Amino acid sequence: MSLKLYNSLTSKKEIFKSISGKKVKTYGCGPTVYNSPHLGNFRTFVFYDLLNRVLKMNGYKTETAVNITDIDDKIIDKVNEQKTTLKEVTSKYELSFMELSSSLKILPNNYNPRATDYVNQMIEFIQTLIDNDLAYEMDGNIFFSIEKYPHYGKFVKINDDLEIEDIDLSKKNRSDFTLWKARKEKDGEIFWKSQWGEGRPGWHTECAVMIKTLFNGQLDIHCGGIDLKFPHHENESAQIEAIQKHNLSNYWLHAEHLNVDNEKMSKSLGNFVDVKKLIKENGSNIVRLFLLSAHYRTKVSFNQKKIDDCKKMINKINRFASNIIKSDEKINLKFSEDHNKFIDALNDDLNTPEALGVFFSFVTKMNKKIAENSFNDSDNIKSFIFLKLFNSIFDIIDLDNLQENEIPKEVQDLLVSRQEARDNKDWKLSDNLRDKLSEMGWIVEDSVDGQNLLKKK
RNA sequence: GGCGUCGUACCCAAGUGGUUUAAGGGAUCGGUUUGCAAAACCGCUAUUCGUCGGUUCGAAUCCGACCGACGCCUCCA
Repeated sequence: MSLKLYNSLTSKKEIFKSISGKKVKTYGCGPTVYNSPHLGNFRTFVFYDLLNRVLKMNGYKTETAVNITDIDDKIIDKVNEQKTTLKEVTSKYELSFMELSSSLKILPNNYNPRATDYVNQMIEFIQTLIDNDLAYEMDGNIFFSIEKYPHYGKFVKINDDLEIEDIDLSKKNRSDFTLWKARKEKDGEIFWKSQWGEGRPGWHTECAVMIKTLFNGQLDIHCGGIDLKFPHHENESAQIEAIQKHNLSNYWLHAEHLNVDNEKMSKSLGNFVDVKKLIKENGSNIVRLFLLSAHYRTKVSFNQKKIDDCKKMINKINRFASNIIKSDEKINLKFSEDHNKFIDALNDDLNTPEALGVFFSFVTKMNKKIAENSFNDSDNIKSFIFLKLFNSIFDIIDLDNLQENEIPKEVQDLLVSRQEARDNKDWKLSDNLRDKLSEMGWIVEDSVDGQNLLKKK
């Protein structure tokens, strides 16, 4: 099955066609670095990573960018509040974003452009818009004029019956948006010089110009959180498509929100979950699985019960994986029907819950064979391939250490003693030794074949 | 007010016209196995998909109304 993606431009699933062969260019709107990103933010960032991984699975060579918004009102507020510098604030939270991304196993992007590194290009770009009569100046601010751009409204139906009630006289049209903001007193030292005076670029222009510079204004896929669809993405594409002949992006993908108690998780509501803390308490694999266990276009509520459920799921996978012997990867890399079902699910608009279902059905099928003692070499290879395939997307199990080959001497000795106790039917000693091993971080289970040792994860 | 998304078992969550008398995970209960425990396996748990109508040979899936939740329209992943 070929890759299908839900395109916000058409509100339909479409077969993905790249602009040039096996190369795909993607851009995702990244964090505004005035604070550490919360779990809701990371739902979106993990979604970008999912897309990247699924594209790779389909043999595409991806060129990805996730920007760092380091010019923004909230950052300026923080700078004033803490009486510090812009760089001081932004570098701190940029680092936090990068560290958390990496601990959640988000594959590195090709670019993480910072708005501050593209201000000259932004000024140039805004001037081009003015020269083409698409933008106008008012009190040192530059606005994009939507009247001059007939295609405005690709994401949202615009109702134009409200202009009478609009008292804001600082711009011509209610929907005109800022390309350049004139310097205000509270901006302090945060400003850039331009032909229109001191000021700074507007958010929509930042993204547009970074895409223009890095990708020549042409993307295969543009992603973002659902809240950015309008007006951010509308404005971003309007200004750039007003002066270039081709689309800014052929596909636009939007991730739904993470809710807490039925409300959007946000910093302003104060209901956000601290990712760092959550990872520390549960491990990054569980957090990753939680974020991937619902489809990216559905609303998800956060609660501890779901995290606990994910923990159990991972335990189940790890237990299964501990039965699998690593195979030579070069032989027999053929996918069977089970593998293909998994791939098909992901190719159907990144349907991770369905893919998980396929994977767990396979696990149960193989566990049954193991229980019945009919699990053979071919099943092992199949399982190993599936684990590898599964991990290439979900990335939540440690495949390099399928078997614990380094068992400490102390643990080995205890196992020997326990076996002796068991041979003597000394159940009390056997149980004591089991408790002792448990305290040391090892789970021992008895089966017909003897003791099985598992390291606690 | 305008635009949009969603409502599936005890909880989570796929499915969006017939292969589904609804995947998968968690939970409960019962069973197999076991000295015990754990794990694993098997079985039970939605004749039903917010409600009411309509279209159709056939609908959870399409259409309409209503109820409920959420989001965007101002910064926001």
